[in-house]
Parts: sequence; C-alpha cells; structure tokens
Amino acid sequence: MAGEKKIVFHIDVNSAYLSWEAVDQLQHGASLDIRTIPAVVGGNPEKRHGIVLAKSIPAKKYQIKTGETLYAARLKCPGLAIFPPRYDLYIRCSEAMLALLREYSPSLQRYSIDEVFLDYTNMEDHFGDPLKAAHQIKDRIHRELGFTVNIGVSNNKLLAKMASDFAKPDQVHTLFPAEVPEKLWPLPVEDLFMVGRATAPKLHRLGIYTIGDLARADPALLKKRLKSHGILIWNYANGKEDSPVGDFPGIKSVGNSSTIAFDVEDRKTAHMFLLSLTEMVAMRLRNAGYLARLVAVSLKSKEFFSYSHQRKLYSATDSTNQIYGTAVSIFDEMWKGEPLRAIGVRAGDLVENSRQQLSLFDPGNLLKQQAIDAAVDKIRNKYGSNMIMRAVFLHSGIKPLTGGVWEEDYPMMSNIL
DNA sequence: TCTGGGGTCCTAGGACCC
DNA sequence: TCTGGGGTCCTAGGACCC
Repeated sequence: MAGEKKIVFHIDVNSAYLSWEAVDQLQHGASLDIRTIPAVVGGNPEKRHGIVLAKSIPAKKYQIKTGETLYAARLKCPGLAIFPPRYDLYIRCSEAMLALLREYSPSLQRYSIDEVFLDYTNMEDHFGDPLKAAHQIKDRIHRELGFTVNIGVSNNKLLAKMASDFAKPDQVHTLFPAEVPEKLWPLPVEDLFMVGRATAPKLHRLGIYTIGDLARADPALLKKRLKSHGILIWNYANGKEDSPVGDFPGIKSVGNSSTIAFDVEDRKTAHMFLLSLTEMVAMRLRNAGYLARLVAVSLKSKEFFSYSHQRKLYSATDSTNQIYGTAVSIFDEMWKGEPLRAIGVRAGDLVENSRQQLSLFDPGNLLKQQAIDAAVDKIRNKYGSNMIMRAVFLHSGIKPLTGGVWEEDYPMMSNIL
C-alpha cells in the first residue's frame, strides 16, 4: 500500500484518576463534582506513598504537579481535597472506554490505563470522516461514561499523541504533517514525547529551546551528543514516526517493588519482603505463561540511593522458590547493611512456557516445584490469596503477597498491560 | 518536608572466545 | 617479548514513558 495514509487517533482521558473518582462519587449520590474544585488523587503519606497521582484543573491553577509530594501540594493550596487511589475502579472505567472504542476499529493499542491508540484507516465508510468520528467518540464517552477525553488525530501515533496534549479538556485536535510547523514547532522542546528532564538541559546547552529548533538542528550533532536518542527525538520533532497501531512485541519482564512504611534494617525482614514480592512476580509470570532466565533485585536506601543487581539463571523458571532463592542470594551479596526504604524483584529475559527446556540436571525437582506452585495458584485464584500463605508470614505484620490484585493500595494495576 | 510503581530501551565496560 | 581486532554475553546504571 505505498503512499496510503494511515489515520491514527490518540484517545487520552483528562485527569484520568481524578475524573474517574469524580464520576464514581456522582454516581453514588454526591452533589459536588471534585473536578470543579482543587482536588488530587494521592497515596498515603503515613505509608510513605504520599505523592500526587492526578490533579483537577483547578488544582493545576495552584501549580500543583503530578509526582510532587502531598505535603508540597498542600502548601500551595491549603484547602486541597485529597482522595486515595482506587485502581479497581480505574480498571473498570478503562475497560468500559475500550469496549466503546472497539466499535470504531478492530485495531486498537492500549498504551496505558488511560491512553489508547486507534487506527481509523479505511473506516471512513462506516463512521464518516476522521474529525466527525473523533467528535462522535469523544461525545459518546462523555455522555455514556461520564468522563471527558482529548482526541488527537493525525497520520501517525507520535503526532496523534502530541495533538491530544493540546488544550484540554474535552477536545479534538488535529496535527497532520502539514500543520507541524504551525502547531508543533513553537512549543517548548520539553513538551516533545521522549524529551525528559535529563535530555532537555542538554538540548538547551545546544541552543535548542523549541521543538522547531530541534527539528532544524543538525542530526549529526545530535547523534554525537545524545547517541541514538538524538536521532529519535530529531525524527519526532519533524513528525516522523511510523510504528503500527497495536502489534506489541509481548512482555519482556515482570516486576514488583514496594516502598515500605518503615526502614528495613535486618536481613530477616528484608528476606520476608523479597518473598512477598516474589510470590506476586512468580504468580504473574505463571499466569502470563512465561519462564524467566534472569532475576533482578533493586534496593532504595533511606537516603534515596538506588541500585540494582541481576543474575542470569542456568535454566528458565517460573518457580516461586527458585526465583526467591536467587533473589535472596543476590540481595545478600549486594546489600551493604544500610536502612532500606524500598525493595524490588524483577524477572526478565522471558521465554514462553511452551518452549521450556528442562534442566538436564534436575528435571524431577522442577516438575515438583511446578506442581506445588500450580496448586497454590489454584487455591488463591478460587478462594483468595489469604487462604494460603507461607508460615514465615504468620504474625509478622508483613503481607504474604505484595502488589497486584491483592494489595488494596494498588489492586491489579500491574496486571492489565 | 517528603519524595510510587510498572515498564522498555540504551550505553558502557569487562570477560571470554576465536 | 610484544603485538591485534571482532563478536557475544553479562552486568550496572541511567533515561524515558504512563
């Protein structure tokens, strides 16, 4: 199909977590719409999770930013309303939106819980020209689901995504290649996708302040200073991007990490958290049908110094015990004894379970481990995670599984992508 | 004063082999 | 005694996204 132009929509929920909280409150009889007052969704500071996850537009007027501490946010706006996150609600809202979008195209890509790419190419016969369809989608989401979205329309994913970030809320914007000089180039370079807080100052030192400056910069110079990332963002600044909608390559790793309400200062407690985290990692690995050939442990000290170590395995595994044993061994080698604020476990270098190679040395033990894990998974899936736990957690005050569906703070967040 | 969690990709250096 | 380059694998750390 040489020369054929794709049509891509990027649908982005406005202030997603906060909007979804507002809609749920209204549906349960609330008279106040928290989207109309300074309000945020944020974690619990007593558990050391106290950051802003989403903010209302009135909260934004107080310069409150996503990711900053609730403490700082309250200093800026003393009357700020704060709501805890409810990931189960967000999943339901996200699913409802996805179901509606599926009516408009078979080709969707869920980029995150609140962002979807939709390939509208060849759909004009069904729903009219792209702008008409985008408005219809936006209005239906508002009317039928109660929250608003921005929709960006263009010929590729990058431009559609940049377009959905224009004026908010509840708007459709186009950013076709011909509009790039007028609509994209005047923006500050840090507004460009993939230009973050490390890249922006490097570009500033080269005299590049707008996306237009970047588009006109010498790619050879960018490559020299920023390596392959320089070429990537130069292409983006020129509106060049050509990845297909959907078509994910599959998952590459499964991880679970947690900031702990207190500092961990002894090995035994650290090991319990490693086990708690590993239980969830391994179960998700098994549910997804993968085996891991790499285990990584990451630590964050009380002083916010982060470091990680990883180790290749001799054979791929999805066994809780095997991953846990490796994690403990890595931890004991790397931990310098300082108080720990956060601990993480990640399983990587994945292979599909069906292509598994049994270790030549101990196939019997592997099969036994798999039988145990499968039995535990079955009980947890059927009766709930608390029906079965390892004895070390009894009376420990530490949850037998951390993260995922069973953590009331972040249920299912990690399971959906 | 307080600072989350889930990911992916890239780079650089060292080990090891031919 | 003194002299290579590739190529691959592994590890640690950093940058970016939502």
